[in-house]
Amino acid sequence: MLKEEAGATLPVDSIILGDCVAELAELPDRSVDLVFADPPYNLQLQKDLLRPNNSKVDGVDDDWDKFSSFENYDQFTNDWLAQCRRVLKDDGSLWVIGSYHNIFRLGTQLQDMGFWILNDVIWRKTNPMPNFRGRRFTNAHETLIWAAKSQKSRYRFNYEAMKALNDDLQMRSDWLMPICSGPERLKMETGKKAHPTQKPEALMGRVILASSNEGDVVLDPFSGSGTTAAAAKKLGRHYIGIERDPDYARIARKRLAEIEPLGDDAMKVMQGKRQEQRIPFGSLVELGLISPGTVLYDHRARHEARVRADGSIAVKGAQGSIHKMGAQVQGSSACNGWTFWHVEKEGTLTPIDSLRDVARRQLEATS
Amino acid sequence: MLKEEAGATLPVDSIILGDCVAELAELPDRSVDLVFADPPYNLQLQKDLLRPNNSKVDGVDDDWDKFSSFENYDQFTNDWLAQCRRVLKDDGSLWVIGSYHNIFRLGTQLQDMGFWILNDVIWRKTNPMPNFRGRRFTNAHETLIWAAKSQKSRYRFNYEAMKALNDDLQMRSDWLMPICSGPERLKMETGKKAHPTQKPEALMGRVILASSNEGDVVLDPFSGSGTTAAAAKKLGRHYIGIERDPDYARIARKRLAEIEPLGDDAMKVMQGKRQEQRIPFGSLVELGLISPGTVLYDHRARHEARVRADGSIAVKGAQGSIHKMGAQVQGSSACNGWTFWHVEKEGTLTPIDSLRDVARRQLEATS
DNA sequence: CTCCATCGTGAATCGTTGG
DNA sequence: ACCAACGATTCACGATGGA
Repeated sequence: MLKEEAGATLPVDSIILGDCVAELAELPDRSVDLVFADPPYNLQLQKDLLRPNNSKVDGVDDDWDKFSSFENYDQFTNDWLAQCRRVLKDDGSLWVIGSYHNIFRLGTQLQDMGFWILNDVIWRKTNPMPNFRGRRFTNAHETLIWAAKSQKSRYRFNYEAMKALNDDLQMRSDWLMPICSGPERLKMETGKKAHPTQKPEALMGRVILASSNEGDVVLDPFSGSGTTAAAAKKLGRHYIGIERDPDYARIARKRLAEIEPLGDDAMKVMQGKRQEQRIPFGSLVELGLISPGTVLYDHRARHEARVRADGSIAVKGAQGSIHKMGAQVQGSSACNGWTFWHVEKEGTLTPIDSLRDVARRQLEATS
Repeated sequence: MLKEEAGATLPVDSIILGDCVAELAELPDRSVDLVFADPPYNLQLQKDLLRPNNSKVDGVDDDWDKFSSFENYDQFTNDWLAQCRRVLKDDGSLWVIGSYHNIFRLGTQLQDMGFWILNDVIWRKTNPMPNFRGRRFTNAHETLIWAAKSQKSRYRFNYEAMKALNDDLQMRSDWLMPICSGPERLKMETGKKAHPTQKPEALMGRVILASSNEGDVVLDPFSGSGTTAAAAKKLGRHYIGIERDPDYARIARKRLAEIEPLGDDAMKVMQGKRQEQRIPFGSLVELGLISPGTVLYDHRARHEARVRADGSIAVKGAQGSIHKMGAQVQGSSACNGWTFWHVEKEGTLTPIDSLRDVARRQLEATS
């Protein structure tokens, strides 16, 4: 489909096969309402990573993610961002997604090019890959940056729609969503994943619903498996995807052919997860509800444990969680530490579970 | 207090009044274990960017003021980061915290200076300020970057302590914590808040607990109300704070004088196997905990091995270490023989790893 | 059919020590 | 410097298959 825009034609509702910088150059100035870009992350993986069971992690080792230096990556970023900026309408806005490997470089370049950052948004994964070697924190999120073309831009933000998606509370900058897996994950005939980094449609869906209107043109310069285009089509937006790899482009086109526009109601079935309310014992310590050094007792004060700064407890030289140590002193295999252990308050013993309610109220986040 | 470090003295456990770059220059090379920095967002920059801008809306070419402001901020960042890098021990690590206004510039500079990013960590606020005008998402988080001095650095990470804080699950990169308010928030005599951006002590507490050991030196070049120093003192670390504003420095010193370090037992955290004394398998045989000739099994008794007098084991004619043979029978390249091989005890299979604890205690008692 | 145990897998910058 | 050996380490889901 071709759409008339400021005298030039726009190849909307198509996946263009080609290098994004070259293909972007063919598009007219100020013709696109929204850009979503998921560029290569420049992961710089050093060697194979084994799981504890010695199986190999199928990491991203594709050629398209190889850059020889930060300088090289910055040049690449500058090239495609400059083109995106040119084709973006003055009141349009742009999203990029990345991890700590590349997101700081993307953000810096956006600012240097005159983009006006509106929010950084955190995609919190419900089911990230663990850190197998126990050397860092679980890398459980990715970062999106939402930016207007300039400070004076009258960008679109569908505040009420976002609020409605969040039980009538303002949508926050942290979004909780599962990674793309199960039936949504596109597979080859062999059963292998079709694309190494396919994003969940719910993520793009929220982005598109938040920052564009029906009939707008959404551009994705790194289209990949076509998730942005798919979400756009479902939500009644026009899409332009650019993809260098013929296989990915073919997969995306096939995917798009099977999609019916659904309207904004589609979001209701794509929704993110409701905030979970797990309260670890460590939070009670950090919140100051229990000080390190406090003595815990079982309900008849036959056993004693001492709370430590990391939320572990110590019993006669042994150490562990409230659950493990509760089980150990009883000689049983499992124990609910929340009901087993008590603190002394005004002469009586109270289960630490009662403090958890206090913690829950203090930690009530509205995402 | 002065601490001798590589021939120069380190003014530990004090808040230094002065400009951070100048004062950092006085500290010796490679003398600090951990840096935590909460740099200003640069109000100058904010002011410039908010100034009405009469350049054309579609300026791919940047407004000069804007560019020079970012440049100024980058120069400032470079100055203090370079000093921090110099005083940081080779195996130390550094944290910075910021928002989307400055965090991308901080991250880019860290990478350009050779720091090796370990994680970006999201502080999710339970009680953020709402977006009053409904033009953006509620800015509900801040970003921390944790970086080692170099890729080769053997940085500290108290994995087990972090796991303990999170109810025996790996600590993730998203941390949920309230902002600093209530009694923790320092007030002036007038009741006004003493510092505009006082961070919660729980946040610094987790940072310090995660990436330093007792007795380490923690440096905060933008000390402010002294939260980093307070958390460090409480957790038995030495602190050095640098603060330019005499009022803030005074408040921080007063605050620190009232803080008592936690007791020795309360300060202890979970120790992992990595910290424990190494016991070769041969010691178990020598100590008589396993007799030569004992049969070892994998956990489902699919493989058998026989222990030999020299601490090697034999499987079907082949022989070698518990690790080598474990790998061999599984057809994998590596194996932890301690958890792979089991002995039969009262009808059940127990990992030989449990015997290692016994050996460790026996060897400790006799040494 | 259900239920349960097992297995596979996801954008990952994922060792240390002694010879 | 390099190399070999030691040995530490995983969470949430979906798919699969046997009982």
